Amino acid sequence: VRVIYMKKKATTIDVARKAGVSQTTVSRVLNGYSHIKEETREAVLKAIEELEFSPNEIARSMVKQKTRTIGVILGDISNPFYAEAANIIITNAREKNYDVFISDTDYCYDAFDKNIRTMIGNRVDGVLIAAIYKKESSINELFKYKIPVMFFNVLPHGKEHNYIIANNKRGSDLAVKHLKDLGHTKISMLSYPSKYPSYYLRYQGFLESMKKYMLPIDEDVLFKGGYIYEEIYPFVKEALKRSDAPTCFITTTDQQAIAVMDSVKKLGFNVPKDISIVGFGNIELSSHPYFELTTVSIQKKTMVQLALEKLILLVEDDQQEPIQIVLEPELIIRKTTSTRRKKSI
Amino acid sequence: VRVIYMKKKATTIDVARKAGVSQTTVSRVLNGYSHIKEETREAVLKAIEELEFSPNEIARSMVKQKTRTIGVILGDISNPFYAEAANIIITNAREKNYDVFISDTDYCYDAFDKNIRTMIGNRVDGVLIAAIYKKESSINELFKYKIPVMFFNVLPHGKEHNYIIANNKRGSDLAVKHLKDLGHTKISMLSYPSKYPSYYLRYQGFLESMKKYMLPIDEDVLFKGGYIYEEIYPFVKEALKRSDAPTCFITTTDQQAIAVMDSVKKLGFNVPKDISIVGFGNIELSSHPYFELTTVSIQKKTMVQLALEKLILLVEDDQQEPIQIVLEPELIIRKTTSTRRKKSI
DNA sequence: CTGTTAGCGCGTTCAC
DNA sequence: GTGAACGCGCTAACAG
Repeated sequence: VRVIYMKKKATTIDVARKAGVSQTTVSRVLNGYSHIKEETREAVLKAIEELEFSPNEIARSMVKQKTRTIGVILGDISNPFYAEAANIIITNAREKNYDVFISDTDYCYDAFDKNIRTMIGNRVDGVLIAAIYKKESSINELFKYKIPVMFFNVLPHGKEHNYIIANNKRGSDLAVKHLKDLGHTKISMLSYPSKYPSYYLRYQGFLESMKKYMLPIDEDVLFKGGYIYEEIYPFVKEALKRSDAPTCFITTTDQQAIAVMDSVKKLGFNVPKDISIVGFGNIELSSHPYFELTTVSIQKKTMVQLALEKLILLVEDDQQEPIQIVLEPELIIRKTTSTRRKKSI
Repeated sequence: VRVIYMKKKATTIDVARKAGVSQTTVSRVLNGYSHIKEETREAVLKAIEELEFSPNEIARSMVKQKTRTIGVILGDISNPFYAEAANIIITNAREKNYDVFISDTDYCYDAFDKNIRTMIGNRVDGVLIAAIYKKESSINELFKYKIPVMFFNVLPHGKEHNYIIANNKRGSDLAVKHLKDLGHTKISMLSYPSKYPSYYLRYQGFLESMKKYMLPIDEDVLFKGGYIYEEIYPFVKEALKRSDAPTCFITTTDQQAIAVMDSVKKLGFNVPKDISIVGFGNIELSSHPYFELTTVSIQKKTMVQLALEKLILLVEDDQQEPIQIVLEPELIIRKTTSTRRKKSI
């Protein structure tokens, strides 16, 4: 194959020369300016075609001082929650003619910090954030530069932020009430309070609801950890060995619920006949025929779509009231919960 | 909260004025140029700090004619394969100081086309592609603009492309050989030839290996479809009803394998005692304690890392030979395969 | 070691 | 309707 040295990318000036007009006119055609004689417009269009001209968005961004790019900061894009969020954002942004600049922090503060700086450097028009860290200093950088920021799924400390989150406490309440209504009284909770503020709220909500319904909170069947099978199995085993074993489990995430289900089955119990399980999050996997998990949905799709939509509003109209939305969760009843069995296990 | 009108973002000129030097000097400090008097450097650094200056990457890209941005085109970022790929790319690119511009096509040609144009418009330095479509015209646009392109996991038609793919046929061979060595002779294949070229090759590889090992290919237990449980269950049911029922299944994707496993178990058989199953892809889920799937790994991580690395090479050194790498797959033996049981089912 | 000058490619006055 | 001139913020010659 011969190496063909291609001409450099054509510019508006090249197009102008070819069409025999000024560069300004080319720009006007490109931007759909109306008062142009039909024949000059056609000449310009023809030259654009022939030169394979593609407008340089970099230059355009520079002069317009707008990039039509939204930055998105996620925890870890290989986590299904964030991946689905990314998908929704990319699709919706494309419709509104915005580009999306995604970065994941891999739960590491340095990366988070670097991402923020990259976004500032690249002059994104706005930033969507779904992962925050204790040291939030670099978020302040965004505010310094007056870049609109919208949080979703996480609630930062300051009260003047824009955010869309789920009512996590209410979600736990739905789960507890559902189990109570099915006749369960001994409920085990798998919490994960240290991971994110939202997880902490699920835990808090659980405690509050248990009190509200006057159900006993048994510290011995309260798990505080992660979602790794190797941690969860021993906990479940111990819990079910007890004379006053729980008849059901509430978890902080669907991943935990799946691990619980696996453990329960491995220990020879039937779900939901012997043991009921309620997850939290309604990840895609939870509806898999293998699991059919009863779980609390946090309306992820609505949340993400709304977050993008509102951010674009902030970007395009700077004078806006802070946007603060709390979405109500919903209980998705599938096949892992049933009425409490009579005899204890 | 009072509305504070912030000064506009500082530029190198503002920094220069504040530090009492020329704008060029500021630029030199920014770029780590060496021959600068220590005290002027410090003065500049101080001014940068005080003005909260952040270099405008847009302007920098414009003059350097490089964006240090790699475009990535994926099928659907909420698919775990692509999500994991995205994660690897973002992480590795960050180390090399490149930004990543991700777009997913949602398997839709128009979106693919639009993504390519966006990438060209934004003047990415190179493009990584893991999803292609029959009408590839827009890929040619990239070539016109001399933008280096690296394919991974998919093999486009032209022979002069750069690509890194897995040896899919060899993967099927590993699966067939493994089952043959365990004593199986009646093997059912769940293919999905129409989806991607790589899936077609897995199917082809299966046929070739069966011939090579002189095993009978039974068209009646050859599934050609998707990975939806509702399609797979009836197939498995029919297959296992037969007098000469297969004793094992090979699938094109792990998702299919999981659906098969579920079906087999629902039909009252034990995996792997009664029926063996081999997946393809080694997605994260396949190692889940619930599944423990024996599967063919296509070395995704190596593939993705190498793709990025080689693309950056192409970007930074234009004169390069085409890069064409075929990775050898590996059989991951977990818990869904065992020796063929004696009595037929 | 540092400053001057000239663009990078485009949109935007302001004239005509 | 159209064009000339300017500037967005920065790097890259070329002087000194």
